[in-house]
Amino acid sequence: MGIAERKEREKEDVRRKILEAAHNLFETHGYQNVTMRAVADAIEYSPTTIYHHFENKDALVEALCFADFEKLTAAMSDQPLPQNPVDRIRALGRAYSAFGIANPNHYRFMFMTAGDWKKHVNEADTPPAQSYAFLRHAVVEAMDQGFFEKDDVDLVSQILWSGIHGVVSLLITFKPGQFPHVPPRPGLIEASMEATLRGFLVSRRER
Amino acid sequence: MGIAERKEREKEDVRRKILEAAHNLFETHGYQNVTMRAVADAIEYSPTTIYHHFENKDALVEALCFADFEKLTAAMSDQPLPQNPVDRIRALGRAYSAFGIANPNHYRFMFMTAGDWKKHVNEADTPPAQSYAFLRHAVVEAMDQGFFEKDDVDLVSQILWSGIHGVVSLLITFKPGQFPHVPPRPGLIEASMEATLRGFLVSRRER
DNA sequence: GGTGATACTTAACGTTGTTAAGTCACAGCA
DNA sequence: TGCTGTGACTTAACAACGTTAAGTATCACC
Repeated sequence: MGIAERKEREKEDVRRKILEAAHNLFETHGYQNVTMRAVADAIEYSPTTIYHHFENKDALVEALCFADFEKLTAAMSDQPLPQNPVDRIRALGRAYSAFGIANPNHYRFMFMTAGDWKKHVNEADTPPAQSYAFLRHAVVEAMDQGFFEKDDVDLVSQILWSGIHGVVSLLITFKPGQFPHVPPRPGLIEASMEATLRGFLVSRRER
Repeated sequence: MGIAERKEREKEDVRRKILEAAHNLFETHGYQNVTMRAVADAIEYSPTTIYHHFENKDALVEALCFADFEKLTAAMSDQPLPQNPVDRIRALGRAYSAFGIANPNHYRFMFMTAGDWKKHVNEADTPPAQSYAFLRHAVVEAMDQGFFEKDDVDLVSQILWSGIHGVVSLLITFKPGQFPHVPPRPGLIEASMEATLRGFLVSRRER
């Protein structure tokens, strides 16, 4: 039964080609400015072919983003993260923001665009829920080990997430010369993270 | 010369009608889902008429957002704001987030969409620069009066802004049931603001 | 050599933002 | 009063978009 497998492989190959071409095009031109025809041209297939592999444009971008997000969660869990939960939150934040800055158009679709596909985002095994779980786990430990004051775990996690998301999304939206009044200050990401963390740390007597 | 003025007034009237219809349509259906033809239908003119008043769709939405943003800055400066700079930052944050939650589609266009029109955003008299100036001024006072540690004023202002923006944009993007793992916690906006403020307050010995 | 499935293409549909060309009312001048 | 020009508005079209119905070609299998 090697034939069916070869066909399967060939089909998967086209699918991969589509994702690859779409990845490059979306990343350089942005989701809105890339047409299905352009993706089709890039892989030298007809536009209709894409619809045999993906339901529609949104489904294509969703697959693309989920694939890229899996890269992030993989990079997060592969490398040995700091044992200290607060340092781990820092490391997670840095990985998260680096991903956003490096893939602004994918980040925009994942976290800055309302979409029906987000309905499934809170199911435990989706990439976004997974990376949230990383953060949440670190927060739990930070509280258990006395670094953070005991509080609503999800509230604190959401505040930390929204803090870093705020910086990343502003940097993506406003190019350096377009910030109101003053360009983004160097070190904004780190400083924002530190400020938010300071607000939660229980050991405020030092310094 | 009353005739020319009447004509001027009539033209301004149509312009206002367009803005009004567009405001309602954009707000309920979102920027992407409202067509120029729909706006034209709503005011019972041909689509082409809109192009005699606005260069294109983006220019229309921009005018719309600037108008709404002026409402925000007006509401900010009209009401007597707290003298205490930290309380004033709280009040500004509340007004800002209330605006975003009440006008998600305009907020999205202003702060979550990259656009060439943002080139002019850092000129001093544009609405976004004005409202940033409000915040910045409060930060300056908070430092002068010893509430905040002395630091880079714009860095601190940008952190405060991005903090509240992070929460607002997440709430706009993810509907309550679509948050990863857990819906947004009640009081998230207030708690986020307080956490960030705590990170800057110099009087950390209390509590 | 015929048959059926499967991957892909051609050609079109309806919508979109936008614009060139034309119409029509009416103020201003003779 | 009748002509004329200006400017607001419309008609009709353009190219490009996402998407799909119908058709073609390839090839494993009987």
